[in-house]
Amino acid sequence: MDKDRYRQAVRLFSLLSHPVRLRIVDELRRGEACVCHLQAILKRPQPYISQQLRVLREAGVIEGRKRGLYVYYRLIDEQVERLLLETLGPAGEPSPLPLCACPRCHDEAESLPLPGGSVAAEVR
Amino acid sequence: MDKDRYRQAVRLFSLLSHPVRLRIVDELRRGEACVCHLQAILKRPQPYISQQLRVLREAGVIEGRKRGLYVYYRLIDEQVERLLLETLGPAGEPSPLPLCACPRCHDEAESLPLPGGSVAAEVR
DNA sequence: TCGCTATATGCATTCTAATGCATATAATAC
DNA sequence: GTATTATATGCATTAGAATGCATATAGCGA
Repeated sequence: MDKDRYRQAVRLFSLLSHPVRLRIVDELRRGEACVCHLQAILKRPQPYISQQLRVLREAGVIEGRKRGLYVYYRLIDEQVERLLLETLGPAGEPSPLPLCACPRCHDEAESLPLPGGSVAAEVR
Repeated sequence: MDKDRYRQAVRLFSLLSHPVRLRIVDELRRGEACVCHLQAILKRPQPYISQQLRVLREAGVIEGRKRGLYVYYRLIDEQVERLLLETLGPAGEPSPLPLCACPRCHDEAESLPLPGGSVAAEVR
């Protein structure tokens, strides 16, 4: 059906037509980020951030990876990435904020490659 | 200000996150079309179509050209064109509908190039 | 075990956009 | 002038998304 292409496009545009969600995906295309990080950047209450993350997660645009108490989200939709490139231009540098308390942001030791492969569950 | 880039993007995505508006711009990227044509394709009341056209017109995405009783709209925003290409793929053929009564659709004589350059006012 | 922290969920309320419809405007033909 | 047709506008109503907030869940450490 041709109608599905329209439906799909409308769904995508709707997701991105929201200021907070747009800023979230723009941040995530720069690299993984935990919820507290996004919270610090966007200066919104945590439940509010989590709700928008849920919308994006259920739409299959982002994915969360649990690591202890923290959940790290990342962008997994390549079409969204292209749409952001078209409208916002190339992705900027990831924003390291002192306001964020998570290990990744605080001590750079526990940084990216995650050495001792302990459990990392998907968020669903 | 960096915030303006976000605002601008949100505005664009909002315009396209509406099923009727999306179909209108998709139709218009295939070529000029009069209101009655869009009305025939989308099977919606004329005032409703005109309202959505106004939204798109005031956002600077489309432009209307008056020709007698009829108004022919066309897409003038290239970024929107690129976003449609990304999400919907290449533009299809213009849809000639027998349901539409305007001269352009009925008798092909009065077709595209518009010979005897009579007055054509912009719609604002 | 309990307490603390990060994140998630549920739900009520508030806004804004979508929709429907009556009517206005503009151009043509008579 | 009047009548007719295409399009536009204004406005009331409705629907759905956005927001706020109380509370639930999950993991860690003592």
